[in-house]
Amino acid sequence: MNNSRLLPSSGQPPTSCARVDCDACDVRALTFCGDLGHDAMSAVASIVSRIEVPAHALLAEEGEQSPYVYNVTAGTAKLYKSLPDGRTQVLGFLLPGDFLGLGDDRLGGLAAESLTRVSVCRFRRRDFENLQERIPVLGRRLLSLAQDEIARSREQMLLLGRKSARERLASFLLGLYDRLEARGEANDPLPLPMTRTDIGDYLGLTIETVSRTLAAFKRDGIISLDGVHAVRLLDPERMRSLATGDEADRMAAC
Amino acid sequence: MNNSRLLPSSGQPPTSCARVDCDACDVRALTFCGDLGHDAMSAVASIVSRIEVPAHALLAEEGEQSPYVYNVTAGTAKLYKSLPDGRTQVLGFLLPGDFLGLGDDRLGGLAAESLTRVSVCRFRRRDFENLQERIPVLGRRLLSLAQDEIARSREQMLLLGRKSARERLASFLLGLYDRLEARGEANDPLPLPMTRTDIGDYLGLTIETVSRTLAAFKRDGIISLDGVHAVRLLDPERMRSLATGDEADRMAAC
DNA sequence: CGATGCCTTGAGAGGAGTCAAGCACGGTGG
DNA sequence: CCACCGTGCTTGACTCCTCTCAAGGCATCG
Repeated sequence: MNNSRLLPSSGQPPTSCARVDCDACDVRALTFCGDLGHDAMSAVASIVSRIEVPAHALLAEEGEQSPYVYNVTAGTAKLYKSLPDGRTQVLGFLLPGDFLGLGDDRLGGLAAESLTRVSVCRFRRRDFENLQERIPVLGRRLLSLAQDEIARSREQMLLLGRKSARERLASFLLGLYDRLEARGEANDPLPLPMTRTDIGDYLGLTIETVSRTLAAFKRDGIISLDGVHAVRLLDPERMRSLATGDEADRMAAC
Repeated sequence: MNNSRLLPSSGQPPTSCARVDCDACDVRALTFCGDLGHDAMSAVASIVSRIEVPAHALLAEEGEQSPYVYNVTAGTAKLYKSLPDGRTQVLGFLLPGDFLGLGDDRLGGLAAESLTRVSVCRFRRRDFENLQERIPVLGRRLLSLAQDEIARSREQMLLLGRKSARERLASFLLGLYDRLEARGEANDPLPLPMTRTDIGDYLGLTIETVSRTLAAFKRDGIISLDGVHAVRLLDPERMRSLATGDEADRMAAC
């Protein structure tokens, strides 16, 4: 991580995204306002700026409250939180369409770092909040997004509290697979832009356990590795039952 | 758990909470509309009914979408989620003021069970959603509550992914202590209405580890037990550093 | 080609899980 | 009033999954 700071003012002058230009923005930028209608969209477009972020840049730091809110339009980033002694927990990976910084004026803000080159739409927090008041439907959309996030967090708590290493890895791979599928992005050779360390920190495991477990999946013929940063799920359904512990590891032990 | 079903229609006829009566409801019922103003409050009051729930009753079941939304006004309940083989993760304990069921028309709904006698304000989900549209400030309040929940979930993910058993227990006790403090409820002999199993399922530990760790805390003079369902934190600050791993267990090992 | 960073693999240790008694409390019924 | 359960909590002995420590492989990059 070169940790080139990105915030609050990037080296690159933000490319303004003019109102009429809105459709020129990557369409995914607007999934969160999707069918909100033309007025809402142009209002959103009027306060947004587009920014390109290099890989391994800090988008937000722990304990800091950023004056901006971001919506990722391309690339991948990680959200994380650490203990004083350095142990860290990755809270999630941001994919195109995801927001960053929405409610993070909360207890102990978190850090975010780009894993790849990332494109974001940036809003000044104040502007964005004003907009919510003027466009009620936008507020409702955000509430719905927040509830999705809560549902995902709960799933992850179940994983972290109760699943074995195999189940965690299987859940992780499938979750990524499904999220990319839902966004219409390529997932057949499943891209893994994050490092083994990131995966371990996301799943509450060590890097060695991640590596060993992936090796075991490969031995068992459940996945094949395309280099280090791409996996092929050879049997998604099998993987799905591994993830929930249904057909426990008995079969895998063979 | 006698699992007396509570939903969708309780045995007890819901006590209607008339508009003018709103102040008669337990004040905490209204913390979520707090300073929303008189109009909003009476609108809320007009669609609410008050219900008393016995201990160990199911308020919601996994995989079911309840037509109601609840706000707890007295007592404690647990929210949880299970794997097919029975392993369960407690996602949180609901205290007075907390909502139940807000976004739970989401992926794999969760179960909720009262731990003590509980009083709730019940809303029909549809009514509640209509209200949000009519009273924008209510929607904003809910968004803010959802963001609090997300922040708490993240803290819990860090706990589940990265903390030791001692740190988990310390975090749990302190978290409860602080939440009760914030609500102005008694927390000196800290009440623990949940069983050891519930605590274990919340912290991703077994019942034996919970028991042993509490015993160790007692030996170390960090807590004293008032029976099984009440604890006294003898040194909250010491506990606080235990919870984050600051002054690691080195001291405790002495 | 050495240096660096990331990943893999092995050997051994340890923290929490599992299995199994035993204890304490509260309820029930003779 | 007390013997008898049932349930939940504690404690001990042992196991095992994952972590820790350490070495080695394999790219990329100056």
